[in-house]
Amino acid sequence: MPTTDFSRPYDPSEVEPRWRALELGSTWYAAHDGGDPAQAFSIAIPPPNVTGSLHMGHALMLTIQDSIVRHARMSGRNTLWLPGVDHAGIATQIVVERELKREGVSRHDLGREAFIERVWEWKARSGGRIFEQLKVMGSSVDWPRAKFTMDPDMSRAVREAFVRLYEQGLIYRANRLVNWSIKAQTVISDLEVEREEADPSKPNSELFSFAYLLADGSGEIVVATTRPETMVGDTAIAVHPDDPRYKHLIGREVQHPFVDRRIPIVGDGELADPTKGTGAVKVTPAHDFNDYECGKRQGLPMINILNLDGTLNAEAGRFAGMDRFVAREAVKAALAEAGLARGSVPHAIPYARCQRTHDILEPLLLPQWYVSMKPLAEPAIRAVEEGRTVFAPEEWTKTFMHWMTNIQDWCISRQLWWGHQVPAWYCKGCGGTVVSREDPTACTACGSAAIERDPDVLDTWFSSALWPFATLGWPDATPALQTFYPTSVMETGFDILFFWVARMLMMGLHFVGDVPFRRVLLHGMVCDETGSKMSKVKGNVIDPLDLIHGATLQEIVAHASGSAPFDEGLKKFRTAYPSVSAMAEGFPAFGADAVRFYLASHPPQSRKINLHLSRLQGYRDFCNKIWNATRFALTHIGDVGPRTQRVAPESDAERWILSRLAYTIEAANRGVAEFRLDEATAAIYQFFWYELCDWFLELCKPVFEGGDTPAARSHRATLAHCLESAHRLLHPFMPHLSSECWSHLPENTRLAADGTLPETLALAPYPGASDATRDEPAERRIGTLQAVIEGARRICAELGIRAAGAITVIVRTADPEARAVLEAGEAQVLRLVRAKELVHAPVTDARPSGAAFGVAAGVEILIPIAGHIDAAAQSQRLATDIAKATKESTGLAKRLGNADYVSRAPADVVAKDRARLDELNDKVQRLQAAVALLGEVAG
RNA sequence: GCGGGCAUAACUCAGCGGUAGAGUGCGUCCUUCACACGGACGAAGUCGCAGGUUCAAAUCCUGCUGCCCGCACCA
Repeated sequence: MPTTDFSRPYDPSEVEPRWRALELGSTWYAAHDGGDPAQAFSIAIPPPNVTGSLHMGHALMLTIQDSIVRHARMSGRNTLWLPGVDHAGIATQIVVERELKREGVSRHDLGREAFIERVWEWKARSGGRIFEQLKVMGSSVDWPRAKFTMDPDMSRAVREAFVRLYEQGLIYRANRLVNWSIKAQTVISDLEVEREEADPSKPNSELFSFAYLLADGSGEIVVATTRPETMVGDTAIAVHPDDPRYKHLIGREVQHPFVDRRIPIVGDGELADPTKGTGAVKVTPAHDFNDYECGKRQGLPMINILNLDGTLNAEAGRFAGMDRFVAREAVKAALAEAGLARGSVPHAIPYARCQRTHDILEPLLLPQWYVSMKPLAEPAIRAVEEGRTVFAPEEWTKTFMHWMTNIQDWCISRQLWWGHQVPAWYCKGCGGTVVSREDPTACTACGSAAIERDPDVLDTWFSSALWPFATLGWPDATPALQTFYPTSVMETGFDILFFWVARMLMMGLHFVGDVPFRRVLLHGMVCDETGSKMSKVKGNVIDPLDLIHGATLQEIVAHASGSAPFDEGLKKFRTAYPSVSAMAEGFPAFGADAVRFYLASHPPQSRKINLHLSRLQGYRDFCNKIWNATRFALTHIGDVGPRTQRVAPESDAERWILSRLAYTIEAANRGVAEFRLDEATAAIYQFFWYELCDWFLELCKPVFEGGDTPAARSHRATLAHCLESAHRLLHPFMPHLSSECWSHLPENTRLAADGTLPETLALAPYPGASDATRDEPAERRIGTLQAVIEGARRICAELGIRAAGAITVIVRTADPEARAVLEAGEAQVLRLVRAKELVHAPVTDARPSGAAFGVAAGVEILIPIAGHIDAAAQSQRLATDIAKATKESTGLAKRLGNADYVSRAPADVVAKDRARLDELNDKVQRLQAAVALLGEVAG
């Protein structure tokens, strides 16, 4: 058993690493293949990039998943949380190329094979970082099953999937216009295109107009463009067929000024918009998506003018060899020189950029591999319609459906070296294509040995789409696949709903014949305090490890804004986190548990989680509270008997706390089941702090001080049980702290129902209905006790009565139950009000003058303070109380006076109102009597 | 342009038919023997605006206003 000096305050940096080490040396989180699949529970982790390091988004995802997973495990499910990383094609290649650049070589100097070897080397060296960081969060994954998308078995699955889809005609190669990233030197899919917002008030470009001369010299036609350099690839000018300005020109030709080409004027109602520009538009089918469609409609030639490096090719004539942006200026100058320029105006356009490199994409005509999506989408749509996969929050269903029904074919080939190489070979002999599970040595069609493999690799998302089943051994029908597929839950950020979730769903249905997951939980994005997305540019990035371990201001700012100067970074940081004024010393070590509890406390429908450090601090305080309450309780519960021998609770206080526990258990289980971790954590927080600590512990104190009585023994057993249950409730959210505290509890309290001692809290049963029962009468009686204590405290606070331990509290009530409660709880009342004596007086007695007065739960509370009473203050607070009660009772009376209400509203609602009205009237009457008495004294 | 979401206390957010809740913050008090990363008490909200449905609306419906996010946006 771990030991510690149990010092205060709670120090997560001492406890958490110790538990991490214990977990890693254990087999606690090992799932077993086989058994009843209905008892299995599994989540496939969304694999982070090997290149990545932990960010707040990961922390959120790990928190949610681990909480759900630990809850399932404690609930007796055969639980698998399978970890892994993906190879992140572009990102990884960029990282390694950057490293090579520092050594003065390029990947082309190295050659493909050596480069790939180099990436593996890099992966062996730095690829494990993200796993280490996962461990810091307390993630209870099954480490021996960890997968990497480039592992041999995973690669085999990818190849199998590709070949099958090809054989089924669902993968094909086509020469189409694609998005080319010059910086990344690869094609990307349409989903990876990032569109800048075009703000007309902030032009980011210019609209340049120039004239084409009609070939017969009879005039000119003016077109406008934001990309003048593309005019060397123009193969038509389109006008609207109904446009009176140009109608007559359709069918005629213009002479290209720079290349030897005549181009036609065509009528195209889809492309040309008479209200835009001059109404005439140049058509460059090989370099613009709209023009491409027009080109296909009109049967225009498609002339590629670009090299892959962004320079213009031979088709560009005198502009050949120039970079696209250099050529743009050159073309403009040349047009001006030729007298064809017709002016320019500032213009705002939505640049299409590469999501990863952010360079402006070039539409380019290139042969690529595609997956035909429509046939795959249909079963997925049906699965969601039929509820075989359910989204949470459910609003995402609509978004999902909208995208799925308008789905486009997926371009899956990438011009990279790092990744799964396309298993296609082209025959130089017959021109055929061989797609094969095994590397072929000859063309299957003509037998020629002159075959060459397609150099491209597959989109990383293609392998990710196979993740939930490939990680379980597919294409083999392994025991793991049979036990854990379909997985129970897919939990990830809503931003990759299309990239990943939709594609997994389609592939799972297609290859395994069932959905890959039963439920999908989509979480939001962690933002800074002001709601801005975290980015180094904004200087508002917070490294979760800094929150967990603590960090100096220098470290925080360095992580927030990268390489920016400290002062500048600090300024940005303070802007992003305005409430953090006392940040001069940096972050304290909040600990992983506090970070987790904080992240879990947000409802899933929040699209943004604004990082509020003060709230995080509140949860660190909560950790400290748990620690100290446990420490204190342990001094009293050291010798409790086994839970199975626990006698029935002796007092209302015990029945009350057990009832509250029962309610909390219900709320916690419901919260997890419904993916409302915010409700589960709130219920546990409420129970532990306000009910267990503020009330029950305090109610216990006078009992414990009375020596080893039967009452004390009973209270000790109840306290032990509640505390032990509370740690079990807490465990999915705060694994380290709860495990540590639980390990210190007496063995007897930790025994499972069958009498055995669980090896650790993570393997103990999650609290359920058998752990505590609701007790409404006890709740009502303790409610009375609390109301009287609070009423007395309020009188003292408001009248400034400070005589600690010296006051007498007189209570008067005609209600026998209330009287019994107060008699039984006398010691508690005295302690919690800090009074020296509690006197029960008959309601029929004349009220003593010179006593502070209040009414709570139908009980009159009198605190005699003759000679010290501040008549003005007393009278004022009585007046306030009367006003408050009268206002409420007037409203109630009015409503009860409404015949429609009384006849139509449910009887219990009306009865409740009547009772409340009676209580209020009674209260007002008593308060008024007190005012009268005050008047007598004053007069 | 199409679709979706959000507007509740100073801040961050719950509640989604029975006359407002939490955390933080704020004010007053407390060196009470688990915890000042604590305790007690308190102040604080026309629940975006305007209509409608209902005995009853922050909660359901319609419209408006203001933010946010997808998709499509070409010269």
